[in-house]
Amino acid sequence: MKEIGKQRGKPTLRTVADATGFAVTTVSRALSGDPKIAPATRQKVAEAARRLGYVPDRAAQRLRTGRTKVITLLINPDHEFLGFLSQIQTGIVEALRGTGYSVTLMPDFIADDRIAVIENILRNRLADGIILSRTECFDPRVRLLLERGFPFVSHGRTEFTAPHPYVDFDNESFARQAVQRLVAKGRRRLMIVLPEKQFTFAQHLRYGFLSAVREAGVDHVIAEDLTLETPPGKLAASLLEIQRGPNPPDGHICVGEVLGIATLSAVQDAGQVPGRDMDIVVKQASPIFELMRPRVDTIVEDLSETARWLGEMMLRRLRGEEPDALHHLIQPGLIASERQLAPQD
Amino acid sequence: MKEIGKQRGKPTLRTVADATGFAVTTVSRALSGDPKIAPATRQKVAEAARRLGYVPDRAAQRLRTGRTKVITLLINPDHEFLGFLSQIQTGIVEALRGTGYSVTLMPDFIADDRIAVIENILRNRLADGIILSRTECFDPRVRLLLERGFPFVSHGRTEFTAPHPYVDFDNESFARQAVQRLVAKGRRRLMIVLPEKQFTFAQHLRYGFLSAVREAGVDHVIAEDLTLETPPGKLAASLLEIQRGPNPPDGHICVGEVLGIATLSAVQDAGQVPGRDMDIVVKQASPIFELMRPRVDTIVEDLSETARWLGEMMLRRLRGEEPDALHHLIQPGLIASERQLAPQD
DNA sequence: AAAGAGATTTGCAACGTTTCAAATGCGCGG
DNA sequence: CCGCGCATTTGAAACGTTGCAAATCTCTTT
Repeated sequence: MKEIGKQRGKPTLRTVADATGFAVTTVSRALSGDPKIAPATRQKVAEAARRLGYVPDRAAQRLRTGRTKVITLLINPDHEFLGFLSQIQTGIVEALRGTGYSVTLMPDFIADDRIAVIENILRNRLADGIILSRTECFDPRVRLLLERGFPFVSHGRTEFTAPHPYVDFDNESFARQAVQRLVAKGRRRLMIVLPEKQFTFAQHLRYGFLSAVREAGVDHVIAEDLTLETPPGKLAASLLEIQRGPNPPDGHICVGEVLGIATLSAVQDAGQVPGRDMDIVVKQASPIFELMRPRVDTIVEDLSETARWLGEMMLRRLRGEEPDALHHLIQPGLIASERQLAPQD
Repeated sequence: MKEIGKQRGKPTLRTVADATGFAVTTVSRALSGDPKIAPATRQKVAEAARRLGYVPDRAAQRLRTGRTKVITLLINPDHEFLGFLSQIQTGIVEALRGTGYSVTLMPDFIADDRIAVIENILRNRLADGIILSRTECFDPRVRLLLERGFPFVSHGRTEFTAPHPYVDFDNESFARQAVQRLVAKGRRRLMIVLPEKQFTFAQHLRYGFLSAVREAGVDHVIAEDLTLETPPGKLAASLLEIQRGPNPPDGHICVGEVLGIATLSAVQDAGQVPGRDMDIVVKQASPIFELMRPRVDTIVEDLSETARWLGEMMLRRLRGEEPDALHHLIQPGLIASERQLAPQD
């Protein structure tokens, strides 16, 4: 009954080895499922490990193998959805459950040196993989990660020629559908506020919007001086001005919930009634729009599904799959948000 | 010019030692600011380390010292605020910036075995400290952590006699202020929906609400069969029923934004006009209520400040401060949300 | 019966750090 | 000039794991 362990004598490979009579190496390989180990041995070792409550020491494994069992999520507070982080993280954590991977957070604030954060992760080997969002067309973060050959998955596409794993929402299709819905309601002058143009999804939205309005032969407005990133208060004020001005749009496509609410308030402040004088389609990712009055048309972006894919892609990349196949496009509105929320009417 | 390093020959203590001519031990101590090392030496070592781009290896430090430099945040998807996780995390990450600590996420879903998650963190030494939220009066997680003497900070108080670090919002004061505002507007029958009663803040809210309505001598309703955790759709439906029923409340206190929106829609569906027929006070933590129409009265809970305190408390606890002093109560509404959002009227 | 082939198991070293105890150099009083 | 104490530096060991190469065992085969 010897105890040398420095704290609380917690079981180590050594402990299990002593208990079973095998060597430390054997125990290690038995537990890692090495086929060179006799089945009987593996059995015995597994039993002893369980009985003793042995759990491999993460720090030691990491030191030895260089693998951290950590995935870093770059987080950014500026998001067009209210529950963005919450849903994304919950989904990723779920996808990773049981794999031994854990998720760590790193800030990715635009004001900071975002490259430095990543350099730091690479240099210190702080993670085995990175998940990032708000992807730009020629995202410097993606460029760096591609150069270094470091595993990552982006939420959003880029325009680099080299393929890399990504999960994205089909914003082009979203914009088309939104236009079609408004046109079907008889709206003839549609407006959209786009994200800042360096973001890839701004291009997809613009393209989808423009081709759909042309196809439908309706008028359109793109507010070039407003973006999704404009502070909501200013957004609402500008929209109010537009709505009160000459020839205001009679259909709004809102690429996010905050913008949706801002638009709704601007329209109402301008004395118009949504659903009668004009219509709004909102990209929705949380249940709140189900509760809003007046009710507006929404198209769902399923962030939970997005996040599960992000986690899944990350795992597959870490397992060595080539990036070429690790793509997934989330389709708009396929998942009825009514699942989560019984509408009362 | 020897290179034994297994990957990319990244600099180690050994590298710096060879470069300066000192022993590894000396370099280690010089870098950690040990006073037994001659100032000149420290100088030289620091210079060389910087020049070579030396960064201590986390895994090795962790293996040797048992310290992980990691703080685990237990996350829970069920929250009464829309941007809860986002604000909390951003704040914590900010508070920890530059300290070398990183934040990892662990699920804390009610359906799961929440204790097992914590046991796992303790057993595997996965973190140096834990931050948890949605605290219950006799929270089993807190009980366990207290027993084991593991550093943690809770967002919310408990009713254990042993002191522990916490940051909390003054919900009692919030409830009182909300009542006072409604009473000042002439409302005489106030309703509140409380969180499930195992949560500590449910007690604070109840007490604040009850004592304030008694003081003011007005009527009150506590919906015993509804809670903050009720699915929003059902919440809205029940509220509609109440609002349409006999003797409906003419003042609502909404402890969260989703509930606020649900209440607003129920009231409107019942044909009443907020601000004229009745009034609503909402606990607000994101800018969205500034944009909502009709406008309702809000009292702000500053989650960013909360999070900065959580991070700060955690650091102080890890530095060895006693838990007795590590308390902070966030006061309602002190921070004008107008800072973030220019109102347009 | 010896040798060889295959199946298992094993000892040792190493990953990069910190800590302990011991060694070294230096100046100074005896 | 010797030895003592102080300031500074050092070597060795250890944290728990995995990979390599070698050792051992068990059967077959000749």
